[in-house]
Amino acid sequence: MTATTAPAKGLATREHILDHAYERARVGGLEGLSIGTLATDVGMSKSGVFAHFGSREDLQLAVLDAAARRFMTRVLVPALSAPRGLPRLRAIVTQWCEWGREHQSGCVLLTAAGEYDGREGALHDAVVAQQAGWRGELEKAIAQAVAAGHLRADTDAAQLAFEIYALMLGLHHDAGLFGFEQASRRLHAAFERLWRSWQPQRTDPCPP
Amino acid sequence: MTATTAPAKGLATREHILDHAYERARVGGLEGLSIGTLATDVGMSKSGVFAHFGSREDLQLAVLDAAARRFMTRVLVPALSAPRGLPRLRAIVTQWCEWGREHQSGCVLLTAAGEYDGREGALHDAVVAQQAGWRGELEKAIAQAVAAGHLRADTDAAQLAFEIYALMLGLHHDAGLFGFEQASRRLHAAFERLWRSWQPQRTDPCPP
DNA sequence: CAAAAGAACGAACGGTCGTGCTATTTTATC
DNA sequence: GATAAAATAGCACGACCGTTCGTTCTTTTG
Repeated sequence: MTATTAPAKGLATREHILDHAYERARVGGLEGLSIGTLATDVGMSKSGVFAHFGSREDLQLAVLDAAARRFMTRVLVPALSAPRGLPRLRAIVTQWCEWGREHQSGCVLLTAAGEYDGREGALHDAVVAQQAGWRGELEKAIAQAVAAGHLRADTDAAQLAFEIYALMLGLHHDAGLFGFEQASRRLHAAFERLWRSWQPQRTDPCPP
Repeated sequence: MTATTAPAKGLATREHILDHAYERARVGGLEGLSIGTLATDVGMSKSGVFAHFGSREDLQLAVLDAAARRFMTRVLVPALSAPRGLPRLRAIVTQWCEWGREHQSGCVLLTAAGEYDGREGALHDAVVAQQAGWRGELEKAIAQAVAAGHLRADTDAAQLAFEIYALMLGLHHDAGLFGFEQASRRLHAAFERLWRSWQPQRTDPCPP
């Protein structure tokens, strides 16, 4: 009870269940998650799995949270080792694209956004919070790039974040339907154009 | 049997069922469609509804097809009255945006793309065909704008179509999560920048 | 070692699912 | 109006759903 060292052996299986649930949710979405099939996956009984979460909705929330943590660990954290400003922003995009490559079969966060955007409830709120949080991180990185003089001083951070996010949605969409490689090429071409149109000043034309 | 005039009274109810199914699918997706709840909606028995389609998958295919027809009627057809080239392309975007406003609670085509992009089967194939078809229409309109000299001669139609589509995905995403008006403003700002960066020649800088 | 706590099982519940059957009613044709 | 055909209802089925409950096995604690 004093929680001396690490008695929680059951927490490990909970994590193990979440691993399988995450993989299932990538393909079928959070709405497609079923405790029965999940129990078969991990080799447990339905009630055994159920006991770890208390309800299906809590399971879905746990999977969503796990997905968000994985995303941050895989995309944001590595990018933080790049210097502030445009390099870090580009690193974020690069890592994000890698995330997309590893999640061609479906991304839980994006699927969830589509599943709960029109509804209301705990899932909806969690999705909105997660998306707003990530958008905030994007805008922060953009603001730093503006402050460092890597982007035009009049840059609308929210606007640029929207456009970046839209391109990543395009990547995911096209990758799922027409193949990742083609989509990836289009994405990079679009970003090249995007960075150019937000760069601080035209250096090439008409030197006075 | 010779199909003289129009004996099919049952076709009308089939269309009536599809209307309700379409509305349901907007919120819950094609995967969330259930024959039981649909039957309650239209005030019929489950088996009565079922008989019109023969299987749930055929119902889903019918709804997908109905959605595609509505989209074309609502977006492409009105835009065809605009003159070829950039005006028509911009009309497409405008109508598409209106479509987005009317489908904030969810668009069947986009939801279906997310639901079946990783799987395989008749639904997947139908979604891919629908998406590829629409992308083709976009590229055709772009090619006409290039031919008319409204866009740069070296324009990659597929690339521009990708970027347009990505922005519309951004609109749908943000509209569902953060509200349509804000998303719409961001979309228009993005398009303004987009058209400018693809316009045929720089008219303003450094006249020789 | 004994006792308390935690983890997992197995069976069962009420529901809903899609899908077949067989009647019954409605519609169209002669 | 009689008759054939189409449309719909009613019922039942097996399967799966999330959830609850009581029991058993394992682990930790005193």
